[in-house]
Amino acid sequence: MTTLTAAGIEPLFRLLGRYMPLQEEDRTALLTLEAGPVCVGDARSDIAREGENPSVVRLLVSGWACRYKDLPDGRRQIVGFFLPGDFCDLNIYILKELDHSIGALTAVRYYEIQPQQFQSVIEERPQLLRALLWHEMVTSGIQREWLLSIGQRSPLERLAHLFVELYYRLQAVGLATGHSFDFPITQNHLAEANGLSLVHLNRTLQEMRREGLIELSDKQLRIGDLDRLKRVAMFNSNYLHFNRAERA
Amino acid sequence: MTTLTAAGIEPLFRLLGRYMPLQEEDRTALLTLEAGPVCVGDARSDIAREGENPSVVRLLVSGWACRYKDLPDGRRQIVGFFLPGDFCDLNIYILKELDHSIGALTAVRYYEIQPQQFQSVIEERPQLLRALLWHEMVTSGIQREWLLSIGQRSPLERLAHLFVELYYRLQAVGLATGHSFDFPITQNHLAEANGLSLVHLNRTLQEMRREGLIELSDKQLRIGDLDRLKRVAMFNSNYLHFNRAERA
DNA sequence: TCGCGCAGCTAATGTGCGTTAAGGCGCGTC
DNA sequence: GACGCGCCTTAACGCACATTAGCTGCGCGA
Repeated sequence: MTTLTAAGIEPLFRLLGRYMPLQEEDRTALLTLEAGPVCVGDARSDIAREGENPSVVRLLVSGWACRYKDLPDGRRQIVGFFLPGDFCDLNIYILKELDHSIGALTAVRYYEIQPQQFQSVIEERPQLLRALLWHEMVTSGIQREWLLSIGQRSPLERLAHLFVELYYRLQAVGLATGHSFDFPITQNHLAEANGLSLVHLNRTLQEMRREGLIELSDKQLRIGDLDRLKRVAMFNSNYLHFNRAERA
Repeated sequence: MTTLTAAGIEPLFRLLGRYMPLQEEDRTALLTLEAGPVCVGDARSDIAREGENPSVVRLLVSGWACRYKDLPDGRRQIVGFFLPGDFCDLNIYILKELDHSIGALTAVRYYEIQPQQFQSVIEERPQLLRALLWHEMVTSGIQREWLLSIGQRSPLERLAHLFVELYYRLQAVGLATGHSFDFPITQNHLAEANGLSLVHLNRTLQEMRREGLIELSDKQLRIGDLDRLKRVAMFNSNYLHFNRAERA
């Protein structure tokens, strides 16, 4: 067992810092968490399956993953994206069994941490417990916003909203500096996340391109006019609860 | 300020008991929570609005309420139902601002409890903190299941799924003993929860009646053949995490 | 008594979306 | 070099939905 590395927790530390002020001591406390060597996973591989009883908390270091649920006949819904810095399943701390699966969308690297490892860290730095709970609540809030999107927004509005959300989340962990950033997932993933058929998703993307709302090619997304995109999406960032250091 | 009443916390106590074994001491600890007099609200009134910073945790005693989100142009999505025994916003313990609204669907009665009231209770009975967190996680799991429903299930499957879910949840708090139970909300509410137009919701209900899946009239829902309804809905109860004392 | 709002229900119409099918490009592998 | 496969793209077709409209019945307040 080795402990985490400074580079490995950098996205996590940035993310938690968006929720509340953190001290240097918080960072060093996180660094004492013991984890095995970094795990790697291929795109399209499962990290965990519904029904399992995982004994480790996974911290995504690089690559994108998702939570998804599927039906017996094969229909599949992505219910959330994991970006670098996200814990994949903090809730195994409380619940006993996974009610959803976790899949890698790209090649991924992640740490596996034993739950009891958190014990001493959060006793020493109670702010960290608060930040982690905050993150869980935000995740829940994102799910609510997705319900609003899938239930009420049109496909174009829905996609626009998702792009803005991912832009803010990537920005929070330092993976989107300008208005152009890595966007490594496929149209199929976007379709599964938005409850659309692949064909219609593609149609909608074309329309967004025609309208000049986005450029998307070679796994790069470019948002020309963020304000316009937000207006189209009826985007209100309150649900992300980035209360501190709000940036445009 | 008076404390809660035994009758008032009965649904809550039953609910938490579905998650983990509770002692009589847990019940008495809950009874020491101070709350104002029972608040009452009319159907169609708002209990809290998005953007507010509520300073109280609300415990629903009777009636149904919902979480909802709306768009600037008036479109509205119900993202969850509150039944008696549910805390409406435990997460204000962590987050500062509501990212959704809470509305009464029927006449309701609820307690308002100051967050700091919980402090001594959970210090005395740590199991209760665990049970409350469990409940929050289950709520999040229900949202994921709704995403799967709205994204992938057909309107009929979706409605069937919702009916089964509500049946189990009502049963957990002692409000559904047989296969027939109070179902006080309107078709409009069902439409808003399922991302359907009112007209199409009505069509789908008619179809379910024709198929003999349910009977619904005079605010009473009757499920003739639960197993068949579950099969139609592709219902898997794992996401409710009622791990203890599973009943058919 | 009359109106008025709310809830349930149904019919007519059109379109937004899923489905099916097929072609292209780039990549890795035998 | 030929093949297969993942991914993106477009076209044709039809249906499952939303939209609009209008009916009934009931409870309630003026």
